[in-house]
Amino acid sequence: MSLAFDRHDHAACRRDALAAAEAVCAERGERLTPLRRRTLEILLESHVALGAYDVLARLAAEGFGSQPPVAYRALHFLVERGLAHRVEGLQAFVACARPGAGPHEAAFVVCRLCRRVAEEPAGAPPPRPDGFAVERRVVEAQGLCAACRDGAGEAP
Amino acid sequence: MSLAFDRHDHAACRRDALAAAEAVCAERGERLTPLRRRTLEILLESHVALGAYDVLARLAAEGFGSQPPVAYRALHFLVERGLAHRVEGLQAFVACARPGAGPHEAAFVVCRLCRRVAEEPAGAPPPRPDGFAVERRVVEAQGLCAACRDGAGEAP
DNA sequence: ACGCACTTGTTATATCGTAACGGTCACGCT
DNA sequence: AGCGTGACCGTTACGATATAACAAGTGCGT
Ligand SMILES: [Zn+2]
Ligand SMILES: [Zn+2]
Ligand SMILES: [Zn+2]
Ligand SMILES: [Zn+2]
Repeated sequence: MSLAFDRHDHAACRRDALAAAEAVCAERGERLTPLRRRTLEILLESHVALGAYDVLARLAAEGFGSQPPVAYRALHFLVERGLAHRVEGLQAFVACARPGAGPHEAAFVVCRLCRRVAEEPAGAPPPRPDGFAVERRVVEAQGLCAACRDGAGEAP
Repeated sequence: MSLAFDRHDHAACRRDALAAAEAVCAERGERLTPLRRRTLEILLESHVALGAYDVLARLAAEGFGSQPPVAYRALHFLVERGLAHRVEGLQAFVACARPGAGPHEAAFVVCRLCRRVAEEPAGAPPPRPDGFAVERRVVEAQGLCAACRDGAGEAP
């Protein structure tokens, strides 16, 4: 079952993710400030990946700063703590769908049309190093979700 | 053995890749024009990933056009035919290290310092939700190569 | 010669991301 | 109270990556 493309209790997604965020920050003595919390809430509205400038526009409309670093800083904060992920293939950000795991890697299934992103537990450890120190993995499958193949670009 | 990080006969890399490019184009009735060929040769100078603007600067210095579409079009041509790959994690391009395979997917091991890229055969297909039509996979491992861990940023 | 597909070039603009600096506020210390 | 200090947030300014739209040249079959 992949949250992004199946019916599910999304209110629970939001609730759990926010609770996990509070927990992660508390545990590490860091602050989930209003800006950071609101940024996470915006990402959590759906499983659709948002560009940094989309997030920024939302933040600015709510009285936060209107310049790029405002959004990027909050997004980086979330990404570093595993509360959100950057989807390289879209140059966009999604809320983490498996909160409470601490910083972690994951594989993503990404619809290039509706930009919904399903997060799967990171697959098999990809390529073999050889004296190579792997720091980060990017595993993404891009394509069309069932809804976008049928109805051509459903609302997420 | 991964070409990018081990000693090897790189002249053979270049030679084979160019021969493969000729073959692929001939077979498909397409033209490996001077611009496209030179673009491939530039990528083939090493296993280092180059940004589109790096390639563009090289092309411009040799009398080709100096505007971004010149480089992007040639790069897209090569990527679509599997003669080069885009490394998402770097937003950059490398020549394909396994020419003669036709268009294909691959996994990459990428040094974030020297930007060398080793191409491995694509790993196991990642999991996907029901009804999802995968069109493209991105599998990359980023980190530091042996040389960059020791000597801090060797020349590629 | 003519039409046509393709290639290359241009201008202009969109999109994504960061460096650098200043202001504010909370907190701990003297 | 007065004073660092550090985290956070805001700004300006810029850099890097990518595409849209259009014009002009090339090669080729008819
Ligand atoms: Zn959900
Ligand atoms: Zn979709
Ligand atoms: Zn080589
Ligand atoms: Zn390296």
